[in-house]
Amino acid sequence: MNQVTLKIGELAKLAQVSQDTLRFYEKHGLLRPHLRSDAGYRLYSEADVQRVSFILSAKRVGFTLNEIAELLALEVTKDEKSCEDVKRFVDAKVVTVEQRIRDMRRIKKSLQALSEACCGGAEPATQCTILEALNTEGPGVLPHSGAR
Amino acid sequence: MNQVTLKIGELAKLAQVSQDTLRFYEKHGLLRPHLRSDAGYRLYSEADVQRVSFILSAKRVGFTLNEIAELLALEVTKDEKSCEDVKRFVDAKVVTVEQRIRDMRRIKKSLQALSEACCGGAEPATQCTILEALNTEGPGVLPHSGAR
DNA sequence: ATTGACTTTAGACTTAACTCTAAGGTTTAT
DNA sequence: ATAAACCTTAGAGTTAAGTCTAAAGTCAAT
Repeated sequence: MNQVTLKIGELAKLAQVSQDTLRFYEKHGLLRPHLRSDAGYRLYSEADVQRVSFILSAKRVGFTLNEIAELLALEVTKDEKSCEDVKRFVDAKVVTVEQRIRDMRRIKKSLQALSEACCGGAEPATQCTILEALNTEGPGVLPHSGAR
Repeated sequence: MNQVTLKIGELAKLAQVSQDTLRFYEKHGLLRPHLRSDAGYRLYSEADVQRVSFILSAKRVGFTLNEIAELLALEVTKDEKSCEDVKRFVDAKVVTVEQRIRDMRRIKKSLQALSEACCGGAEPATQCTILEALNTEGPGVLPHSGAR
């Protein structure tokens, strides 16, 4: 179990973000290297790599850095109360994520419909925009509940 | 088949966005009401409602307005060439969407793990942050391929 | 012992996506 | 016929999330 330590340039390369971005995340409390070298260089551990990975996944799917910071800050202590609080917060986020997965599926379907229905056959293609492709699938979804 | 027409305030309310946002989308070519009243009021149709709905779904899952504009601008004409182009572009987007769905699932899993594993049992909760919950699940995912 | 490739900070700048303000025209209800 | 509640434009301001610059310290190789 050797402790991996990466300097900022190495982590940046690994995660495919800029060094500035990593420092920016640090400034905003999302990522803190636990070690500094004698010269003051940031030294990142394996856990830090995980953390960056999580931040980037969450970002890709539309969470803001503030939301991500909240998620990362969550900790269940032995305290009953904190457990309840966390559960409530997290369960709400799960609902959000489920909504977004539905959004994704909807978009994926319409992309596929556009690609297949419009290009596939040589039929008189009347349905040739993404919205027309979409229309033939389920109805549009405007905020009925649980939107942000 | 009566043509629904909504004024900007009505559409804004329905879609739960501001009127400014709708005008902003128009200025950036994402949404154009096909009709104006004599006084110059924007009049939106059912198709416009669909369009807003699509824009908002796509935004929620992390597409930028530019990307969304590109998607909405896609049209397959009878031209073979346009078909090929569209297919290539769209298929790439489908890959992106699939990646994001995986991101979502990963995040959902870690949220659930946090909620259940940490709060559920009265065991000596050692795993009580989202990252620790995540660690017990699959490995982290850093950009190996197809990241943006 | 100095060159080149790293790292540090602070702070200015940029871009996307709104959001607000001002100054005015229109429609509806009384 | 006038007030309240809509709508119009142009343009300024805001927020999030970087991105860049400058001035300087550090490390590895020749």
